[in-house]
Amino acid sequence: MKDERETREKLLCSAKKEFSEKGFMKASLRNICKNAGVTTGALYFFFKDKDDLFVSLVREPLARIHKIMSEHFTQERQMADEGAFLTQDFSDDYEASFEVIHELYLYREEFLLLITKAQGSSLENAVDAIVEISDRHYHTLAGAYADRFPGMRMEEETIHWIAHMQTDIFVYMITHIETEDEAVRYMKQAVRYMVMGWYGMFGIVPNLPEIAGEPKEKA
Amino acid sequence: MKDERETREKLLCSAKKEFSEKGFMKASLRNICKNAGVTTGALYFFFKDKDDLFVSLVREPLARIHKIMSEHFTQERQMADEGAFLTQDFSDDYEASFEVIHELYLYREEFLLLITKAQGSSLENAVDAIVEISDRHYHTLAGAYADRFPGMRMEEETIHWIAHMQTDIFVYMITHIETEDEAVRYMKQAVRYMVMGWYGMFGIVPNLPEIAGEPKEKA
Amino acid sequence: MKDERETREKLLCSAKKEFSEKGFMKASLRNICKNAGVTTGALYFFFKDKDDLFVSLVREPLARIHKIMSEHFTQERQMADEGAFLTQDFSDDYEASFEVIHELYLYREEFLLLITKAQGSSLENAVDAIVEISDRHYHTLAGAYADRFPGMRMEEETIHWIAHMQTDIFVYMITHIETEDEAVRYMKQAVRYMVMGWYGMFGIVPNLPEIAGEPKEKA
Amino acid sequence: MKDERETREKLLCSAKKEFSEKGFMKASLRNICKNAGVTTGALYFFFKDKDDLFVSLVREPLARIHKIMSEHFTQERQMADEGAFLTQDFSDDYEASFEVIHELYLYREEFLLLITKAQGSSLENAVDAIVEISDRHYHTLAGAYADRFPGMRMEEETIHWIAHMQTDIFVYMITHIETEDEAVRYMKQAVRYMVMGWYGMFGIVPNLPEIAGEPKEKA
DNA sequence: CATGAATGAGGTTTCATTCAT
DNA sequence: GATGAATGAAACCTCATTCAT
Repeated sequence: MKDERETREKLLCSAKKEFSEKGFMKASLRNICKNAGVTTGALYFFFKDKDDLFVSLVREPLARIHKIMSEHFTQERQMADEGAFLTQDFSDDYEASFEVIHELYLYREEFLLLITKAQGSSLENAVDAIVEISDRHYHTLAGAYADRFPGMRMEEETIHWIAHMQTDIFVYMITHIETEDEAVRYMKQAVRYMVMGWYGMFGIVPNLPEIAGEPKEKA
Repeated sequence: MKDERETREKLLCSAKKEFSEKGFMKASLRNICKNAGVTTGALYFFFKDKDDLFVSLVREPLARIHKIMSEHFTQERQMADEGAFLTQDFSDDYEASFEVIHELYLYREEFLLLITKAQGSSLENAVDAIVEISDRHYHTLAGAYADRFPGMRMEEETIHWIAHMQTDIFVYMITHIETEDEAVRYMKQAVRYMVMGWYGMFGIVPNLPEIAGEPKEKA
Repeated sequence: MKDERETREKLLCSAKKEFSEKGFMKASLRNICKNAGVTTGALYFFFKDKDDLFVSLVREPLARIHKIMSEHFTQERQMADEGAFLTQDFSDDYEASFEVIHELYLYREEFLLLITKAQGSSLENAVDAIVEISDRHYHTLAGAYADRFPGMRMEEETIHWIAHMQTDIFVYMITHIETEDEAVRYMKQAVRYMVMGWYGMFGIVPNLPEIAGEPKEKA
Repeated sequence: MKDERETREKLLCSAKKEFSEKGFMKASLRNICKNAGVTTGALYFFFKDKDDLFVSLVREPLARIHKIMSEHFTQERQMADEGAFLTQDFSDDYEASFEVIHELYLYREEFLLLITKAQGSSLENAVDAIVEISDRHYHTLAGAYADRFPGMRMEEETIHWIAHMQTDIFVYMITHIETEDEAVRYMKQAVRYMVMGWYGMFGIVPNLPEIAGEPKEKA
């Protein structure tokens, strides 16, 4: 039937609006149903509870980010295992960034929901979870670096901080920059900033090339 | 009387606990009163409403941060007006940072409340407000720099980003680092990181000295 | 379903009792629900709030009075426009009175609520509103009379007073007289009294006929 | 001490304002105390409870009305006992009316409180009590008339109605007419109206004289 | 005289959720 | 699939009043 899909869709749409305006906790299911032109019972046919409704809005986009991160990290670790450490132009990092950005702006509303309106839901710590994933990755990666370049041993806290800052940069981006184009420009600067800061912490002054890397065209 | 002070204090203490555990919105005034061994009416003798109770917990510490920032910013602008731009060792910045850190760790519980548990209260945007203050300050300051060093003209968005990142560094610190001592060490690194990143954005490589500046002893 | 209607009805019944006993303000919704054998939530399914519950009890009867008044007044003004002023036997006035009385006694409990128990509700001035409607009508009507009989020009305050007294007569009736039959007898006297008083104010002594007019039989 | 009196007076003043604005029930003692610049405890030194505070505002003026009525009624009954029934010009009635009016306008604010804002207090039926007093008086008086003029026997309900209407006339006056002067003019009309109506009920057409009677000058 | 802290019951309302139909 | 009545707990808050000081 067409109606099934329509009802569910209407509920999701109405929910997105309500959650965006009031946040998870203050959002009223009654309101959501009313604005969707549907009764409360209908909502509970499609969704287990308030949390499930919220999660349904952001689950898929969030999963895609996790997937991109996972792939990028796996690749980075493989390269480290193979002894290939720093590419000259950070092109891989740029590329992964642009991919993430593209995804984030494709579902910007949903990510804004997740980042700024999730308090009270089961996903209220989704951003922290991402930080933790980064954290673990950089921990592993830093181990590989340290084996090879003993001078670059990093403290746990520093790794954690890096993971945090990196995530914050994306959070800042999505909450403050409206369009993907501007976001890409911003990210180029931010990466430059971070890399410089990064090397600065080891007293190294890199030969930072002209900023390279353009986002790939997406379908 | 002793009882007066005690009741109010007990309420504040109980409230701090409840807000910390559940956040502003989910916190229950009934619970707070019960745990304080007091009736609901008593609470409303001392506090106007739930929001007032929450605000009473963080008002004073927050005001002190605002004061320190205000003084530091005023001084910075005066120096810029007098033509003194960069001190060789960033000692002023360090000093101000340490002062802020000291305050933050003196009332760490309260600031954690303010930063992570205020959603739904009138102070839910207190951190944003601080960003905005920084933003306006750096905007003014950047104008002074640009007049003197035309190459250092910054875009509005960059200024906003700097203000944000700087604030985020403190937020990260207070939420992740337990003691003032560790925080000071962290801040030294972070300032180094930021300064490097900062200059990197203009293609300048400063002669960063050994990290200097120790926090002044507080009474 | 049967239950739907029953619950709403039980609530209205219980509410009528509670409002009658305690008045709008002192009435307790908790009590109303308890006596209706229903939870508080159920009340709020059927009624927006306390005021809506009260208004729901008297809205319909009140509207019917307004309708009867409106029709009677319209007719009176039409007759005045056509030059027909005083019918010999006041039969129209009697008839309208009896119609109003019938309605008032059909829903006597509700009108008692409205007149004596509405303080604090949105209908606390319902009687004043009726006075005002009468007031405007007699103002218009008096203008027509004055055009025709210059000696009968009335002051604004007199008109206002007439409107008030007329309303008070009905208020007195419904609050003091138990049955419609007695009310009809009372009204015949009252109308006679008022008409006499009325003419007395202009120094006219009418040939008041034997009291005529009997209430029409209602279906 | 001066302060004693002042505090009590300030409380009464503040209470009058609050009761006038919100009515007895909605009035808040807290508010009254706050506006009087006094604490709750102080109020309870001077007044037993909320009701006592309200009653204290209107007790004295109300007592004076009761006294005037009582004296007038006593005199009327004495005259009836002595066989003197109708004075030619109703001058006694006029005189008593003007006396009452004078009193009512001397404490108009208090009477407005009593008439329109007393719901919920022990004086919420003060007007009804006055009606009842009138009622009993006219009942007695009517008995005397009926003994003498058998045609003028009145029904209980008619007497009750007369008592009511007479009271309503004063209620209307005080709630709608601003000054004593206007009230006196109004009362002359109203008495004429009532007397005419009154005789009309018995089929008598009196020789109503030119309206006589002027209020006595009060100190 | 007056303070002001504290009581404790009660108020209306909102909410996510369930379930018989 | 969807309705909508009903639950029941809990929410914040206000109030008149009391009493030790």
